[in-house]
Amino acid sequence: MKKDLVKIIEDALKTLGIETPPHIEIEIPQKESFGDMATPVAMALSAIVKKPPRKIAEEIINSIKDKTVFEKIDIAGPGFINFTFSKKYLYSELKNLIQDKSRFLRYDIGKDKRVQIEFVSANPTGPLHLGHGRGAATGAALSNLLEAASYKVEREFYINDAGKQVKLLGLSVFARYQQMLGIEYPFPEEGYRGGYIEEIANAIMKEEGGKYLQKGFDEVSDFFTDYSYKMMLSDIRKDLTDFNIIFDTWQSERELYNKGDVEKAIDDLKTKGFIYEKDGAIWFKATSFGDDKDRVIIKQDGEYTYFTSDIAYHRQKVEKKYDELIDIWGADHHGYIPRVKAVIEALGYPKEKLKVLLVQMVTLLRGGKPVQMSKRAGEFITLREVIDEVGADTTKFIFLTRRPDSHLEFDLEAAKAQSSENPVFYVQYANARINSIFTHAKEKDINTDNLYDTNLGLLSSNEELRIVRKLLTYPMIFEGAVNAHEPHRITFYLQELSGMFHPYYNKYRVITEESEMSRARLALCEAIRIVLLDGLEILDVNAPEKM
RNA sequence: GCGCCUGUAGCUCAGUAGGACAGAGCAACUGCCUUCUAAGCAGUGGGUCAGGGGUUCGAAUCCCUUCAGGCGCGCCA
Repeated sequence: MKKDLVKIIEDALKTLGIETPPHIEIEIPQKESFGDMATPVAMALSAIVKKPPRKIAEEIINSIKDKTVFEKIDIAGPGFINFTFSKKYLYSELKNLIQDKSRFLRYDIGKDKRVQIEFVSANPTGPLHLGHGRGAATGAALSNLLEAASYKVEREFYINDAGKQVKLLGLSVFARYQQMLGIEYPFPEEGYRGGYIEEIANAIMKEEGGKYLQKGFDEVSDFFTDYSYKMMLSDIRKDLTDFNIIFDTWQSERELYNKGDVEKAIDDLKTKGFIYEKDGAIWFKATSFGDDKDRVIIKQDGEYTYFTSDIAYHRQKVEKKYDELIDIWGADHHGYIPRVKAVIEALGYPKEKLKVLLVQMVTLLRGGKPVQMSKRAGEFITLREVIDEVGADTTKFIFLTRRPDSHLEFDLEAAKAQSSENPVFYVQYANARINSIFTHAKEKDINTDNLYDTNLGLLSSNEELRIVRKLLTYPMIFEGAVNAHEPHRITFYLQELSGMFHPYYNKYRVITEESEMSRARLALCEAIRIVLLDGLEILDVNAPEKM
């Protein structure tokens, strides 16, 4: 629909001899009385052509050769051109939608470009919390969205299984283990204190018994560390699976060390001249690429920093020939962006190659009061607990009805209390009702095949035409969401579409004695279902047939 | 002190590359189930878009500034 219109306007401008602007803006007017689509292009051109906007608008309209797809074209306000499509055009577009949804629903925006999206990447030192859930929902939806727009998407989870934190996890488990055997082993100051530490210690006890009693941690640290983080990681995988989030690749940080990638990365930067020594440490010259400080990559004690393996990690990403790299991080890591981008530039790639999408913090509330969470004391609500309490679909939908950069207040009580009036159910319910209509149609022996081949012209009520128009704007919403990397636009659209279906359902009966009318309305329902299912699939939200 | 994000209806949030009288859901109040699922529908009220300047034909949207909240400024990860 939009493509057709853009073409028409371009042609008109060509006839007028006006140079076509790079982006012809088409918008869906807020008011339905302003027509189906509008363009402010005449106003934008006013300064260039040096004519009043309304005059230009008039000329554009006069230069449109074929006006049959329009019912009317108006000039409004300061110089908007408002287009109202003819019913005939709307019906033919609706028919296309039902007949060939795969072609109609979306544009080939990605053109098979390769994109890697890295998200969640939680340290395997504890269970996933709500913030990870938000990153997971956002990353999965963005991946699906881009994939639907014919990008080749790879979803990656980066496992921080090297370094101090996992070792500390191992030590925490070791300490609990010793304590369980009655030894007064000092618990590490910064250790992990959650209940899951005991669970791991228990698991070890069950499998290995007390054979590590009285051993020094140094002797058994590899065993405890590996056992602990692997168990954590498998919990994380399970949580993600239950949250319906799938990853294509799991990249291990250890592997980067073991394969020598970290050293290679350092050598590479050294050759390029961005490495130097100072105060007994080795530094990367991040300031040469806009970071405020140079960054240590090998400490005085000879250990690498977290950043060092991240250099290797991003080097590997950049060299894998993706057309686009997207990292989804919690907003608390925003200060980290300049140094990673500095690495990319230092390696000789444009820093635009990497896009970092920040997902803002989630505040967990219960009945309007903040839930105290202290990582230190091991008191925090996990993603699993939230899913168990309010459901995966509801949780995801709440995440996806917000912009990623808005701070999110997640109220457990509200999410639960609203469960019967929650927006996600509203959308799912629309789909369930449509399924129910189709079941009913079968009982009445109404043919539900080839619904595109019906007299769609019978869909002439205001409600029906509004729905048709809404359906036809879906590709535009989709395109906007893809380009902006904003899956939440789909969420809002689905709510609006459902908000048109339910009143319609209430006012009109689809299955009646008039079989031709019944089939026309079934066709409309089918179109709504197609779009709802498409949107829900992108959001990774289930669409139950019955509710 | 510096940097990033946010401030829109009582609450939670949208507002599409500045555009047409500011939107939705919840909550509140009033009605609607012998007819395809009432997790639904119909109706009512509710806003100096944090404050102040500026740019523009036009600003919730861009710039400056003040205030408020969150987050970050390690040889931690």
